[in-house]
Amino acid sequence: MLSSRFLMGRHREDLSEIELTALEQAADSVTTYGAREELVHHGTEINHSMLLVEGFVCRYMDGLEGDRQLVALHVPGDFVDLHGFPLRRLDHDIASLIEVKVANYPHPVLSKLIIDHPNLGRMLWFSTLLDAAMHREWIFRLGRLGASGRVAHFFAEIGRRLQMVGLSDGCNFPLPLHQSDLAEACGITAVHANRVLRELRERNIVTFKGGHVNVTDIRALHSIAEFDDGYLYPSAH
Amino acid sequence: MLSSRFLMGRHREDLSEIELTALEQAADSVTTYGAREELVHHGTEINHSMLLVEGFVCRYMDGLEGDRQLVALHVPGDFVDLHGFPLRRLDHDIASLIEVKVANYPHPVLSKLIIDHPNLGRMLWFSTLLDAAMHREWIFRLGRLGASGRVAHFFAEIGRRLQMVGLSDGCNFPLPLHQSDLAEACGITAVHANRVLRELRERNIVTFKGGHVNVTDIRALHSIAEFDDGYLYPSAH
DNA sequence: CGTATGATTGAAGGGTCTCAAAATAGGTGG
DNA sequence: CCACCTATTTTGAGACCCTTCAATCATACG
Repeated sequence: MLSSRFLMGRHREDLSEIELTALEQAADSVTTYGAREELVHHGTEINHSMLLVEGFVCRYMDGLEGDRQLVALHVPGDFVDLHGFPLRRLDHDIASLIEVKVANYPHPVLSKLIIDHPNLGRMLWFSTLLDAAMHREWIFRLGRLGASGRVAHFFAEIGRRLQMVGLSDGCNFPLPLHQSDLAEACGITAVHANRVLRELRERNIVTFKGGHVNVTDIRALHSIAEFDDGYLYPSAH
Repeated sequence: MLSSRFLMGRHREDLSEIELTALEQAADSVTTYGAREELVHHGTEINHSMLLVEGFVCRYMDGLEGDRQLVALHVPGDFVDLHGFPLRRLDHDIASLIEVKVANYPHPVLSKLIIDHPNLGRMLWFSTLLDAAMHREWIFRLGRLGASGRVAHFFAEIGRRLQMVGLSDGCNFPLPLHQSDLAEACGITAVHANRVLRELRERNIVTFKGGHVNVTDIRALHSIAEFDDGYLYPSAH
């Protein structure tokens, strides 16, 4: 099922069988993209939105001197550009990190879906606000944490999110990024990201190698990241 | 009219007279808060959302050591916690900066409003995504710009937003913040914010004194801020 | 086996922070 | 209207974190 991970661990249970079926059937096609492909270019009008079924996708903005800032990272079950439905065009770019599979939801179909199923409409809205909540936490991370806190927080968040969709235990998970990507997510240089990773490794907190994260001391990780998963709005609390 | 500034300059023209009237009548009361009052505490379940009619409001998150990070600043015409409608509880705090007037929209009324007026519903959704777009730009600002760029960008954004709701020409506007608040918005210390303000003043770019911003060289301001207003989704482009 | 890409390390410089003090502004009571 | 008190702004000096630039090492791939 294409949408089986949508809102998994995030109040998916608030959706009825009828609504889940309607959502599943609203996808008109599935597309596969290769690694490091641009899925959406900023400014372009879009007429469909994509649900990530498999793989990892990131959103980013470019500065004047070729410097790049990641503003979001998406895991399976996330809509990557549902905000493009009300916004019509995006203010940033979207690209795949590895080979990905996405389900396409035409905007006219979404319009009808929302009118026919108001509660589903509100949950779609809710899912875009989860992105906003993560944006806020990223603002906090960049504004208040040092380099190691930022990296630790990033790992903690992705681990928890993968756990919510059943793809990790929260400590062991794939993360197909280069160190330079991690740096672009954390607002630091690639060189310093490397030094931070060494520090975290030597303190036996977390290792990141070959696109795979292994958390060995999650208490310490959460502590230096000042991490609390409340902003992810998990179902249980 | 309470909602006369809602989406002003941001495709408000996509709303019909009927929809505008319905929105205006959905407010069940108006509340006045004093300066520096907490309007919403994170974690609390909320059952209404507030449209800012007059004054300035900020949203923020607190770190472990009493350090605070602003994640949003609101001007008249903004819903300050419409995201609380789908989210039910907030992940951050909201407080007034000066005396403010807000219009209250009970969530049950919003539910009905959206079912009766799907297009209005989509514009309400749209307005929460504008916040998300600003969040992303703040991430970029914190991740990629130095201290003076961050401060310049903050001034540029608020000026442009006040201009869109008819409260400024973009160069001259009230901004009731202390330098320490500005610092908390830009992820720097209050001491350094002071030095940055001196630098911007001495370069004849912008002055900030007594809660008032005066931009003297908007080209230079936008340049060092790498500012482009596209992410604010203005009506005209 | 050679080449390209990414990871790792070193050294030096710069931007921002911390700590501390002084100056200014705003508000209050005499 | 002045004197006082408090909050805020301003300035200085030193330390630290991170960046920059450069080189070396490891790894994957043709």
